[in-house]
Amino acid sequence: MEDRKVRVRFAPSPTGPLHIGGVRTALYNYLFARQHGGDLIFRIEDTDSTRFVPGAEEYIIEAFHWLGIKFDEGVSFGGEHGPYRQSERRDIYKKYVQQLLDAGKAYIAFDTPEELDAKRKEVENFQYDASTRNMMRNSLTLPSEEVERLISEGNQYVVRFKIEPGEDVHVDDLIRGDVVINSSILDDKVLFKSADQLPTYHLANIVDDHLMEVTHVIRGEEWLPSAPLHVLLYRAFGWEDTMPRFAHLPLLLKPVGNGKLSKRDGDKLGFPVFPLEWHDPKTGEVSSGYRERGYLPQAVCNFLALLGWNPGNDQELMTMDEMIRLFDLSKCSKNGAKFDYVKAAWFNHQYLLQLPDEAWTPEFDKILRTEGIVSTPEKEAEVVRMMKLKVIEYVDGEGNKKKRNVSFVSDLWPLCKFFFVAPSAFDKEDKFIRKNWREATADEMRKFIEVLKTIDDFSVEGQKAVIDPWTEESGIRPWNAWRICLVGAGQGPDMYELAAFLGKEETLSRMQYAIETLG
RNA sequence: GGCGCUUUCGUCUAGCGGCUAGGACACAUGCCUCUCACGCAUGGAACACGGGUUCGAUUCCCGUAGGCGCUACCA
Repeated sequence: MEDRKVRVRFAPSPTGPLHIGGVRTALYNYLFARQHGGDLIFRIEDTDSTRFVPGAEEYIIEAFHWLGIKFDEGVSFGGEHGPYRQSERRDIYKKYVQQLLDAGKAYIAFDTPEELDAKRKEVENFQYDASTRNMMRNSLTLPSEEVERLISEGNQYVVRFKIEPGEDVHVDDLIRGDVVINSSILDDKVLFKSADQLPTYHLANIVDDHLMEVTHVIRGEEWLPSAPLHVLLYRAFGWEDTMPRFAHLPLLLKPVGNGKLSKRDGDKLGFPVFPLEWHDPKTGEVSSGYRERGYLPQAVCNFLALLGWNPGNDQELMTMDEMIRLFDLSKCSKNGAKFDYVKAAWFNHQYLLQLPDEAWTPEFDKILRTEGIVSTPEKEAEVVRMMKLKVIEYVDGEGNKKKRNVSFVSDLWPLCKFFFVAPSAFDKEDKFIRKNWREATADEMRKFIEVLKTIDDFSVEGQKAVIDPWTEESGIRPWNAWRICLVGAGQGPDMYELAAFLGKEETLSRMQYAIETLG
């Protein structure tokens, strides 16, 4: 058992875009598999035919590709244990359901959903289990000829797991330790539906994990209550000796208020809850994605990894390789983590600053194109260089304007517009302009223009050689007013650099315009 | 309601019987400076509550309260 090769899986349902919590679960599985030199399997759990959403499967695959989470086998990746789409494994499940039926560990039930609903209304806290199954219409209460007849007449039925009551079932969880649940509180779970000839999650999950030789099940905490059921299922099949180890991860919670993270929270607070942008095929609704928002995949992985796990020291910035080396299920926290999207932005900021200039350029190029700016690669590279460490963004907070670091390349345009477009209007109420454009300023700028006109070499060095002595001599400190002329506000790079970028002609023309407009 | 999981600064967390309870995000202040930012420095800020166990509990046990999850012919 201990010498089995580590094999883990991520098995989403194709019911929509991949939730960010699912991404974290997949990431942990990936880190775990890599660390142990094992395999990561990608399985599609599409046993609920009514909830299938076209495009979801492709979306999920693309999302992992973007994130850099690689699978070793599974849907679209190949492998020896296929098929990896549960809807294509009907015959396999049927065989195992029959095995349980033959062993008397499961039974056939004919109660319709309507009958069950009625029962639930009639009896408070009704549960289909050892205490009630004798009152229901199933193969335990009906004569076998009657059962045969109902089936042959085409009546729909389900197969239920026959749970023996009164036993303490232990789940040895890698994160939570020994978890005990008494089998009496478990209901006789539906394992198979005749309507679509498909199993439910519980049965398919156990059969597939066994057949695919999965050694560790790392999944969300929402599965913890049904883990004892799964243990019982392994036992019923006689697979207890190769039963995977379980690890139930804490959930991702809303940033504010109570409850688990949902798509609504993202809409309300303005952050994505999906890795990629998603276009709902039914409603046409578009949900934003981390990729489109300007996040770097490494930043997303790094941030997500730390939501529920940490290496036990103060290190927060980690490459994927470092995370693979340091990851440890026993260091995962047990309680749910509120999703801190502000810190997510900080992570992205960190990765953005580390990024070489060339990597910024394609993104930046896109912005310029949408703004209709015609430029040259050299000029763009120059702007990226100047902007990289100097970007800020003013976003609307609740009520007041609030300053924030730029964390996304896509937010850059309002902050670097002046490189390409001359200021056309000046906000006289602006604090910076009020403070730095006084009565004497226009005259000073006129004098400054005369000085600039004498400069032939308009490079940074060339400007300094002339301007520095002049400021010394005249006592005029032109920079802030000059900034108003060229930028229109109190932001931007070093003035000499900016002037050099714009060139002598453009610099002088902007100054002329500002003097005329501001007076 | 029942069952299970969980509880350290506003948030993510370190801590695995004895610590001035550490870090990061956010916030505030200062420094740097031709602006904004970056960077650097400093600061405020937490062991849910009540019982035990112990020489000693943030740490172990039991309650209470709060939070979360499950309770489908969904996963």
